[in-house]
Amino acid sequence: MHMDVKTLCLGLLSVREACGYDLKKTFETSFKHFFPAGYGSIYPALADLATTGLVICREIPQIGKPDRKVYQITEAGVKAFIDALNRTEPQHKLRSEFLAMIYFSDLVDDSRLAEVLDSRVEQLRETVRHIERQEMNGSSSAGAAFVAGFGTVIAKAAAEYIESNRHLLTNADDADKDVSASFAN
Amino acid sequence: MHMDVKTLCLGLLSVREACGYDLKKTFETSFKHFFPAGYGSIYPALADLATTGLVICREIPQIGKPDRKVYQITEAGVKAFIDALNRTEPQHKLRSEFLAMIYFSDLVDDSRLAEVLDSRVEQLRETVRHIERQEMNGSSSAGAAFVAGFGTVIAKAAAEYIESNRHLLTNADDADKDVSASFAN
DNA sequence: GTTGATATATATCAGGGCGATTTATAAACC
DNA sequence: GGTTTATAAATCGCCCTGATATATATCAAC
Repeated sequence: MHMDVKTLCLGLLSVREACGYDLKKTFETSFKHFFPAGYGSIYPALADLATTGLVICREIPQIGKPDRKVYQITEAGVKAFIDALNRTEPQHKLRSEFLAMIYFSDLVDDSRLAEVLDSRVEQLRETVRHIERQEMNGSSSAGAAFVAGFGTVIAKAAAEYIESNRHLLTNADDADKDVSASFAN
Repeated sequence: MHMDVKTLCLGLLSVREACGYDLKKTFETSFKHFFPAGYGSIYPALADLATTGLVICREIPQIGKPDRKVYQITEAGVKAFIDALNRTEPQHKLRSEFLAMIYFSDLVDDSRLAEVLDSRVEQLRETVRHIERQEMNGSSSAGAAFVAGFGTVIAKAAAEYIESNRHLLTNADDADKDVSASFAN
């Protein structure tokens, strides 16, 4: 068993019915920082859930827009979701090109390295803002609040670590700068 | 451009020549906590690097064991790797079934939830031990040390957050336990 | 002394996910 | 008037993951 995109769609549909587009927005607002998913995962997942009878699909024609395919969870779907929650050994996977690049940072020149570090810190700050904005809109469950708190704590810790330790990465070339800086005082 | 498994293999081969099996071990010891990779990624990556001339392959016959295919980086390979380091906007992606499950924790019973949280905390502690064990064997570059430090700091922060906030997730059913506990005193 | 586990080494395959792109239309903005 | 943003669906190639297969050798346990 896996907690894959299919299972998470099922979980969201257990809260309320939705179309693929709606689910994508929910992934963006609520899951972005720990479980991102795109249309390329969501639409096939919904099609699959429909063929296995865990959800049913109503096509609602609209004027000027594509038909809305509203997916509604079935009893079997609810059971399958509860089952997944109880039978899955949940994974937690990080795949960081950022850290991989830092690992080889002695082959990267300092200006470029500074850009990458600045950019990463800014992304982390943006993640914190994103979560806090989202939490302000209240009415989140205990689980949602826990996950949001986790996100902010980790993002802040990561940003702080980078800022506190980035000086360890600057190459010998920068010794010049430090020297001239101390002369300037 | 991506910092994918192929690029990381190239990076490791820029340090020293190796066969696929060796690279897998390096991924296990050094990259496990931020960029895991299996044989299913590594062997195809090496085959691809060889066909594009970024590495060359020598087949070394061995007695009683399969032939060792030792891959050696070429000049073009070194250039391609430096290029990748300088041209890639590095990503940093988390995919946490664990947090997804917590998000829906109101549908999980408390004993099961406790198991999942305990298990996650233990995994984080193990990650810290793994990194520290690895760092004890000294002689790591500035980049490697930075990445190791990052790993331990984040893992510790995550474990601490979980321990400090898990009480927020226990369902109302547990009120019984608390009450009986206070009566027992 | 044979069984079972671990290590060495390569390789493939199904299933899944990622990112980019396509197709339409309408509203809002500049 | 032209561009961007929003609504809505869907596909496609590439990559990755995890499992499995194939051999052989050693080493500990029973």
